Amino acid sequence: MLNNSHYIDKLRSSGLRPTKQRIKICEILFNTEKTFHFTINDLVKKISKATNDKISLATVYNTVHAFKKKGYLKEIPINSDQSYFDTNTSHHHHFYDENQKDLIDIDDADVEPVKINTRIPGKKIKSVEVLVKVEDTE
Amino acid sequence: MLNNSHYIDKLRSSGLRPTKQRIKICEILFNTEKTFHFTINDLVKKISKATNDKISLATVYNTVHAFKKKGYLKEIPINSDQSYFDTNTSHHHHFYDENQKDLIDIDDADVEPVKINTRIPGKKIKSVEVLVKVEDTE
DNA sequence: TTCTACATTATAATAGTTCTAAACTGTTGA
DNA sequence: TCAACAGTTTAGAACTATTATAATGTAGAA
Repeated sequence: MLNNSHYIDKLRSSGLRPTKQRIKICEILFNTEKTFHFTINDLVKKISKATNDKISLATVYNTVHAFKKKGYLKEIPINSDQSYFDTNTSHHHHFYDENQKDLIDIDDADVEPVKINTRIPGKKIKSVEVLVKVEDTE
Repeated sequence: MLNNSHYIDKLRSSGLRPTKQRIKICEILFNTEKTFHFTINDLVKKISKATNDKISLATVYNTVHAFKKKGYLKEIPINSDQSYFDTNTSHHHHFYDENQKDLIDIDDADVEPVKINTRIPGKKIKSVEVLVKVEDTE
């Protein structure tokens, strides 16, 4: 389990104890070639497919929040009844398909850098996120 | 009540019956010089300050959704436990102050038009929304 | 005025998320 | 190695925003 030891190091180095629940969630989130978007509910389903040892819902929430805080996940701002997370933490934006209720990455090369020519005194910009809502052409 | 007759026309012309609840909510949302952001909870508080006849929570939700559908309000995509609405329906973007949990309009003149150089086949762009998260400079 | 479709209402129901407090476990240091 | 402790997990309750329900009310048309 080379991958696991990698996750153990990753967790430990960021001050998170490498518990078996967190390692399992790392495997599910970060073992794939492609990054992806998910809701807590999606993740719970993936976990129950991937393992027989169930992980409690509270732990899934705790872990996702911990990973987000450490920068291993990003939350995508979108009006929805549930939160969407992204395993792609590099800078990029999203399409949101309102018919399919589907989020799609926009390659950062396809978006001209967004220039904001104003600032709020005493504040610094933390992130600039673009959400492009699309719908079916009729 | 010149203003009220204006709202009555507005509602009627968009196919919404001008009920006293809707007219009251129009007064609260659209009688001000400046546009503003609000949550349902904010609006409920404003209503109870402005009138003695209480409006039921369900009606507040129904009305806000109806107004949004008619284009009198915009919903702001942001990760929050509640939905934020904007009485400014013109094209513009937002700062979100993560310390103060406060939304601030960005004058559209201060944002270079966002160019998206890719499309999804069969879909057309409905909106492009930029959310600039800011935090205190330390 | 009367009728009908649309609105409002109180309340229940739902769903996502957070809280709680007890049990468990990784890590540290003797 | 092992005790002790702090961090973690857990089941389930609690919480909160929102939506559904079904009865009552009301605007507008005939």
